[in-house]
Amino acid sequence: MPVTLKEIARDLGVPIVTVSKVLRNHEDISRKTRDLVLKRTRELSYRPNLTARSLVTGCSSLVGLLIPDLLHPFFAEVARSFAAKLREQGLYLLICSSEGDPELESQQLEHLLSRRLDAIAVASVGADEDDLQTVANSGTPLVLLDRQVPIANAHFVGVNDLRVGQLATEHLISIGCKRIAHLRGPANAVGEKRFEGYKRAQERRHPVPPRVRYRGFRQGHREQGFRR
Amino acid sequence: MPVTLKEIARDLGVPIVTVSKVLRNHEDISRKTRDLVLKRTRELSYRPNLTARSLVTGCSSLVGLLIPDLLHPFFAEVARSFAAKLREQGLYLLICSSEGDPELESQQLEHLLSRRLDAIAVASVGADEDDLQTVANSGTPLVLLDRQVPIANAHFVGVNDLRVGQLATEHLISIGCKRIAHLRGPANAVGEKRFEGYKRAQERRHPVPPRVRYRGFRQGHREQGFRR
DNA sequence: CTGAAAGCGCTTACAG
DNA sequence: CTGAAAGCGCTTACAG
Repeated sequence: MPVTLKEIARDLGVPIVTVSKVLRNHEDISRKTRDLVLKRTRELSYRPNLTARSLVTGCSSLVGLLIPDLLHPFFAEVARSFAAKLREQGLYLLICSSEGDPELESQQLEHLLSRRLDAIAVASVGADEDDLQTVANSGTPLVLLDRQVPIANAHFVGVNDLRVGQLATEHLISIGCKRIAHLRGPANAVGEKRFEGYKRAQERRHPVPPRVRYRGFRQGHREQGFRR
Repeated sequence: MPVTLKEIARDLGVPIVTVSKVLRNHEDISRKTRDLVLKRTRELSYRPNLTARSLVTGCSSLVGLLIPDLLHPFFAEVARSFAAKLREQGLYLLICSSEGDPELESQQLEHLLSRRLDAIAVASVGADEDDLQTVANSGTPLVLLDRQVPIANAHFVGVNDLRVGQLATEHLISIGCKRIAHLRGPANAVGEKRFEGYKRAQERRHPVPPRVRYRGFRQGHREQGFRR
């Protein structure tokens, strides 16, 4: 149903490749041919078939993003700014939510791999490390967001949680707080690092105060996987 | 880099089409060949190239969703449940956010069209009606979410706002409220309909009480476009 | 049940 | 500057 290069080429009596070149702003086309082609593509409101283009170029202009929950403001914010940055490069986001379900997460990663995406980003998930390694091995660039996992060949973008804990504690010290407690969430790397920062700041005080530490969530908490 | 049907076929000395059939559970393949193929695809952890499949079948298994803002809980909720329903059918969501920018919105729709999606859903946007009509004309099924616009050939899923206004008002009446006001948002169809419902419920009372109506947002409010 | 042929819509070399 | 050829990885008919 949609218009193809072939039809435009036939209409104009030129080879397909010429039309293709015009549309990708190739230099080596005469001004006359160029104008003719552009006119016709406009008349028919031609839209290149990105699927076909992907197949031959090997680039889908699509980046996968796997997050545990779209409704969680943190991940929604990540998705939003990620999409905005990618858009500047002509890339689009294929967002998958795992709903916190490890089984689903594996499936989604398999699916993303089948789509031959330009890259796959995985945000802070209780993702199976083998699954992540599979992605990294597939040749599709893998970016880990927020939660660092030891995967060969993966990139990482996240928060310096140690620094965060330290800054927060130093702030409290600077405004005159004396007895400072560390109230934390589940037992994951995020909490560990922030606690490290808390300790570091506390240990610089004279005399060093006792550590006070509370845990907000049980370790086995259902939502542990995607609470920061 | 990734494994292809061709390689598997070559390894096994069978034609490509046989491998393809096995993977799609075609009946007319001998048990022996079938097992051989499955074994080899597993060994190589073959993943079908969905781009290639899309090109030939004409189905991308991808549905576009255009929303004004991912961070708005209403649209995040829409995206989430939509994705969940689609997943049951083996469909995936390509989410685009227009950031409330009409220009960007046009571009995104053009892009979605180029991807030859199986369907495009547009949620409650100040979308240009011409753009929407373009989508509808393209042959890609169009679904309007939440906000109804008179587009030929478009489907619509949304809230019965008149009924909502009526139900809310009737509830207040039933618990004994006497003087009931209608406090509303911007001057769009949603508010109008709810006000209709409010009126309808009020007019059934004896004696009919006076209407009391407040507007929460100025008509020209920046966010009018995507506040319900 | 097996297999050779054609084609999806495009792009990448490479020859004139 | 123009154009014929090959191919991306797969599936759909259709002949044996």
